[in-house]
Amino acid sequence: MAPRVRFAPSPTGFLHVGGLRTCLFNFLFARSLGGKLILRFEDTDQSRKVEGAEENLIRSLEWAGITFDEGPTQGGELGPYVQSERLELYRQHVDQLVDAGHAYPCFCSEEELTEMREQQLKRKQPTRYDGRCRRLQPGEVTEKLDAGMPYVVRMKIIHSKGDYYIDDQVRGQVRFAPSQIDDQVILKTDGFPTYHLASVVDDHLMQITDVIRGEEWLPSTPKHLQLYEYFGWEPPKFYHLPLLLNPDRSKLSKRQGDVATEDFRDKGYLKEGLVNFVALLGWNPGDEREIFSMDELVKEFSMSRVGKAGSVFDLQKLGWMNQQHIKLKSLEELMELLAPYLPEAAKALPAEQLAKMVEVSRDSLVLLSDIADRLELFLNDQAQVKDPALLATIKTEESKAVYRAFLEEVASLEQLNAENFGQVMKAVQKASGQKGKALWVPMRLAITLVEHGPELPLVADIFGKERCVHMVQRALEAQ
RNA sequence: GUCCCCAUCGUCUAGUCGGCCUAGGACACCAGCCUUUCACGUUGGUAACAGGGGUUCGAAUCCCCUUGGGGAUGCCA
Repeated sequence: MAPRVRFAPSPTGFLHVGGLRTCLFNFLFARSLGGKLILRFEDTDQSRKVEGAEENLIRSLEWAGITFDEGPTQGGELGPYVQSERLELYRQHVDQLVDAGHAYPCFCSEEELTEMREQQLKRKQPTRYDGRCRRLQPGEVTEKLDAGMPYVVRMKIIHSKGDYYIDDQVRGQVRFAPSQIDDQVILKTDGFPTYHLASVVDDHLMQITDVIRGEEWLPSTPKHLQLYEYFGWEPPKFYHLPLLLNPDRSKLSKRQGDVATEDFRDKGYLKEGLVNFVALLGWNPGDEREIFSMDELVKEFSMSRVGKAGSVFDLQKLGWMNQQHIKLKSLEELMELLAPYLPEAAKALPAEQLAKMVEVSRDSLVLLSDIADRLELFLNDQAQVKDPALLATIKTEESKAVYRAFLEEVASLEQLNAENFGQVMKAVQKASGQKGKALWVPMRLAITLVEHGPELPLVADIFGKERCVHMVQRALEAQ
């Protein structure tokens, strides 16, 4: 049977790159096996709802190249795909559990629960609900209910049947003692379900076969399994993915840098770079290849090659990977991608001229946004060399000899281009007596005003004779 | 506090039935080469099986303990 998997974020803001990775694994799993990927919004927490978050999530996912078969925008047979639109469904299932004696109303106040937790901590006991409302007499319950007392519904954890086992597809068998598992709240005072109930009900109703999610869910999986059992449903397979980590190895979070997919996009990362990078966090193809397109990932991906240890999100390597993907782009594609990052002065240039500048600069781009810096030397001929050391280099007698020789040599030339620049430099070497660094560095500084840049002949070609002469003249006159 | 997960170079990782591992690749770093220049490219180098016990002819690989890190412990997801 073709698998059905889902990505179920809560719309509380942006798409976290950890979420992107989880979603990507679901996507690759589904696509590689000819299955379906479903998008579902888990908006059961009213207080955390953020305006526009759903649209934002969808936009980021779309940007990354992840497509869904069913979801809020594409619809599907088993919708609605937004949990706040499924309240009645959850209510029914909670009632069913209560009627069967698998769940019970709990009237404990927040203060009561806090007090209980503190006591348990003090006694070095596990902090979990002690089940006081579980022991309420039926009469007491109806009395409180009739009095309109606010309540939640908790599921029962079974303590008499031994340990709970889960068969995690990436970690193997994991065991939990019932004494450690809480009688989890499944329906809140406001009538909304909690994640635990809603995700189990939806996963079943939406016929999810494989649940691929972050490792933070591992400890609550026994509760989910118990719910499946209470309902008499067959549970899906569970895969708990290792976490993405900050450089200090804590769970990847804001505070220590960007974590929003859109931030990476805005900063000039290619979707191909980001996707390739997160795909390799916790998964590898088994050989030494590292650069993959989305199609290649689909072809190569396998859950059996997913690891168990968390991975640090290393910006340095992400940058390198992004650079590799930039290199893979054709000049036409790159020009289009670069458009948002172009300075005004560049946009004003003839397209052909601009394309030439990009062509000679592109290999050093780590981020698309680096283009502004790389183009600087072409756009700003009024700039001044500020670094004292570089300025000193320009002013030496040796450099001036180079400049004089260059001007003399070029004077008789019709034009200066990439082809004849080498000959000119050879002649300049002879006339000035300078060679190697002593020859090229002063020339580079004079013409581009900076010490790093594309090959000088290529720059000179783009500038043309007139501008080169002008710049060298300026350097010669520098005080 | 309690429970669970994890543990190979600084980082991402290969190592999937223990021998082919004097532990391989990549990023980063360093050096050489290339280009009469920086960069690009290229070649090479530094660098790891957390520690201790077992099991075995043989362990990075299996078991136990210790240590370290992380996660969960919410009427958040």
